[in-house]
Amino acid sequence: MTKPLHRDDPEKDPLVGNIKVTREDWLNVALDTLVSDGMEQVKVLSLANRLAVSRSSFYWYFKSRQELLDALLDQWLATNTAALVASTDLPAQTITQAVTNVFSCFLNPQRFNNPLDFAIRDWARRSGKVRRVLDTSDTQRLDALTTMFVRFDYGQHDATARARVLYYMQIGYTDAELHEPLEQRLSMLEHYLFAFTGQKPSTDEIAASQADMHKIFSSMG
Amino acid sequence: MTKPLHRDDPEKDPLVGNIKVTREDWLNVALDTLVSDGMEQVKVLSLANRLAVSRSSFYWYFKSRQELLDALLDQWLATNTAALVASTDLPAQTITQAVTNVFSCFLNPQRFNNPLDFAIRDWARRSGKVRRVLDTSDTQRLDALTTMFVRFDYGQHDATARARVLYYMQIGYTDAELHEPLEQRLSMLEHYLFAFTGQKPSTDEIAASQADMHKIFSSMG
DNA sequence: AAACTTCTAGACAGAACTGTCCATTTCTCT
DNA sequence: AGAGAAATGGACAGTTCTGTCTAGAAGTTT
Repeated sequence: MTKPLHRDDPEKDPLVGNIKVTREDWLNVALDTLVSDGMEQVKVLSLANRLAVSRSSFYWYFKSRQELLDALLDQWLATNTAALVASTDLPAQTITQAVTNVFSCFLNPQRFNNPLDFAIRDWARRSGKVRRVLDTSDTQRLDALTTMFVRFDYGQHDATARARVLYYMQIGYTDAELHEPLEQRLSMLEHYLFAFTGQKPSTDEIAASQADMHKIFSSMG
Repeated sequence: MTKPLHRDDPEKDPLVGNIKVTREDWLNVALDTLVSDGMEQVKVLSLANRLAVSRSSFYWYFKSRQELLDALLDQWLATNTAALVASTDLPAQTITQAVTNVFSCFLNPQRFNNPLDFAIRDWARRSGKVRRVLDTSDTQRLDALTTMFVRFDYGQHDATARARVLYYMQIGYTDAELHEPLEQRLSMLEHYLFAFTGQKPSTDEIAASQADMHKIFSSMG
């Protein structure tokens, strides 16, 4: 699991009384399980085991398993879409630079949580409610990308098509989990940029874009 | 479920003896469940209920649930990838026409089963074995698409980039389940083709491409 | 220190699932 | 007709999950 449990986090107030975990701890472990194993594997028993806490204590914090799942959906709703939309609005001189900004967002796990996005997509295939929430988000994201292309003087239809190609390509790429080395991926960048924008990127732009990607990856380790 | 049970299918020999269902029936219902509800929902009990047959009879045809799941994976392996690879090899005068051929394949449920592909992708996120099988298929598909672009004189890198944009875009598009009206989708075709090929399609090519799509949809209802 | 609040553990009931065993049905072969 | 083969059904054991109920532990308030 990524975040430390509350009881292990020196930043937070120490737990007093008979308290072993917090509601937030349950949520963190649940989110981690959702991402790695899918929504169906988010089980009260497994979470309790991972927290080394009795299963029945869960029901102090949540009415039911369903309430936990709803909370997870809310958490997703408040993060990924906002980050992506923000990235389409970042200052950029050229469309190539703007597209690079969006790339950076997708590549940076601290801004856009790709595995979580897929866990939600899986889930949406089995729940009408989640499907509707996801559809709304997809529409927001595509609208933001379309607006970005329009800002750089693409026609409405062309902008819509390019927004979709960019967005869906990103989903598909991540979905296929192609684990290619960074260097190889960077060497393809020029061609991706051309395919997305329809304009040959300048040498400067390619270099700047590659530097951007490099920065993200070196800051991760 | 799509296919009728053996006992309800007038095409097939009537079942003799004490037989109510065949191994194929179990597989069909399982595949249908896999597609609509995901691999975790493929349960012997549910399948038996849908077949209106005792659960224990399952174990006459399959050693275990795992054997059934393995069979489902094999079935997928023998269909989707083959159809897509074949579509990249269809005769075409121009790259636009070739890309249209690939589009047609993806759009035609009788050639490429999209929901099944996603069910497999979901599954691959939870099983290393399935992940490896899927990776092999993805590589085969991308190689075939790259070869197609190379055949139309794209450079190796450019061809690889365009193969990926086309393939991943298709995955992402289907994943997002954007249910737009056919007419609207066809009106975007021109822009998609341009984004994918980097070349403006001629009016004739657009018309031919649209006619192709129309044919597929009208043959479905 | 007694009462109260907040959280946790363990026991229980009930549901759903997998896999095994064996008796039974129905057709085929001799 | 009787033996054998090909499925099927029902009972059983074992596991894993959800959710409830209640007693108890560890602080806080009065």
